[in-house]
Amino acid sequence: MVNQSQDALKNFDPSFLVPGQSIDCVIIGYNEMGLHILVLKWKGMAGWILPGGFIGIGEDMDAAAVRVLEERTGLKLPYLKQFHTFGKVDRGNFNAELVEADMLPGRSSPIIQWLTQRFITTGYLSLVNMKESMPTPDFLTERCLWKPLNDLPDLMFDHRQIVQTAIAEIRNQINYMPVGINLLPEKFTMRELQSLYESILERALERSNFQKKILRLGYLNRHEKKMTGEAHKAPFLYSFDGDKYNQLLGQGLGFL
Amino acid sequence: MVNQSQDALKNFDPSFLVPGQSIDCVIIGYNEMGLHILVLKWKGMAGWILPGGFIGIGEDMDAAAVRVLEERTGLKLPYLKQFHTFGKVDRGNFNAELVEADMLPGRSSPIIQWLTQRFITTGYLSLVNMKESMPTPDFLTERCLWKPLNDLPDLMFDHRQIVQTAIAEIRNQINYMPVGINLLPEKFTMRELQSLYESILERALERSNFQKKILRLGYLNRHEKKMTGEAHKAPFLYSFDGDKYNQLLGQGLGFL
DNA sequence: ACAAAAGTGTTATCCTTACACCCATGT
DNA sequence: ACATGGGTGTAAGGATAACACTTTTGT
Repeated sequence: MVNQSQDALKNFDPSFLVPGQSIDCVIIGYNEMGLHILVLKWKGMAGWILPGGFIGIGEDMDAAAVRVLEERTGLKLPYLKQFHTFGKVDRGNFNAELVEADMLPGRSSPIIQWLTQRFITTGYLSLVNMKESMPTPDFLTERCLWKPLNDLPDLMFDHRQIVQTAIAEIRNQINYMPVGINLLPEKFTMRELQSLYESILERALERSNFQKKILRLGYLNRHEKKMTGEAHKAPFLYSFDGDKYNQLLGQGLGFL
Repeated sequence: MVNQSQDALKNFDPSFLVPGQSIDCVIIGYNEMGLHILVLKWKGMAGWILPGGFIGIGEDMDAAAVRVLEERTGLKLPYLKQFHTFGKVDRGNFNAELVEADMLPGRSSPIIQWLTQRFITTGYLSLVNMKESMPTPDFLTERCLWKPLNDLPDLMFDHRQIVQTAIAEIRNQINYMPVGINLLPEKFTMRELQSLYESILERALERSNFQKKILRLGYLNRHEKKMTGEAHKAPFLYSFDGDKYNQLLGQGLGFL
């Protein structure tokens, strides 16, 4: 593992990459504990970062984002959307921290030369099913895992701001983004769908009105009841009617 | 003029610019004929382009956009907002067209070297008062002027798509963008404000309901009547109450 | 029987929409 | 007086929000 990593570092060849331009992915998952973000921890460094990468010569920027996402999660064809490009000079460079951390071989190595240039980064947000994802570290990272949005560790550079911008985007665009169909399992209860919306909007919704509104939109299929063994009425399970869902998504699933 | 231009071309020094990254501005104005876009025509070339530029080493990307806008319009502190980054490999390169047009000195000149690299461009949209703007060509451009959005000339590269993306953004975000206060003159009639909204939304709005809705929001000051000399009731002139307007803008000027 | 949560119903209120009506202006 | 467009009023319909009521489940 260490050898493999060292080899990768020595063999790092930036000559096929677009210089100065990176992408960072805010990969969002959801479970009963709330929204989660996929983060990486760099070897030998204190802070965590978002999964990111660079753009190949001859590679579309969007394709690079798809590639990064697949490499880190194993998921293909995810929901992925560019949301903002961060172009400040002082985004918190690699320079000081990386070199001081003595994590990488020699100041003059190609990878140090590469990493310490100024980067303009484009943020992508992705909505994925946490349980189907397979978080996978790359050669520079020690760990790769889901962290709750409400209890994120310290992130390096401006990555905290990138996350906040992504969350603001999803909140503003909630009626035009396929949050339910991407973040929930195949079958779910109405309560689970409501909790998802409440997690994103960060406010309580009225239960009975939520139920009626969603059902009136008509993109849910009702299935058998879910017998939880608890002492109350069993809720129905629902699934999305993909066609109707996507059709309605285009004109907005009016909410507030 | 020619000498000055040739000097500028010879003296072009890209060593203080961020390579591979450009910005393009969709500068939007409005008059009684509808929405307009500021476009440039390159010397010796058929197509028009959007005002754009590059980012200085040590210059924030947003600052570069402010600089470009001021250089082309003379306007300081405009409304300016990043809306999308275009990262396809094939955005329509300079390569073929520019060299064939024989517009620039020699294939190996610094400026040709610079222009024919792959660029990822970030689009900014700006809302300005057409009558206060002073369209100003730069050393590479022959003309710089306002063209009606409904009758744009052919644009080079992917600039048509950039404009369309910008217009889609303003249409989607109309309730959260200061369109009225930036696109209209100091004083205006209710009909003029309505026509502006109709131009952006590309659909008719009901006159009396528009009036009541706007007035209910309470950010307009009513002034004297505008006597046009026409044979009907004279409309009031209005102006924006900047404080209330900006305050309401934050939470959206609910429309549809 | 009881508690708890799911599902449905009811009501008041607000916003939108469509259209009617009067008002001011110049011919 | 008349045509024209500005300004205001009104009534129907739809959406929302708050809360009441009924149903189902396991103890």
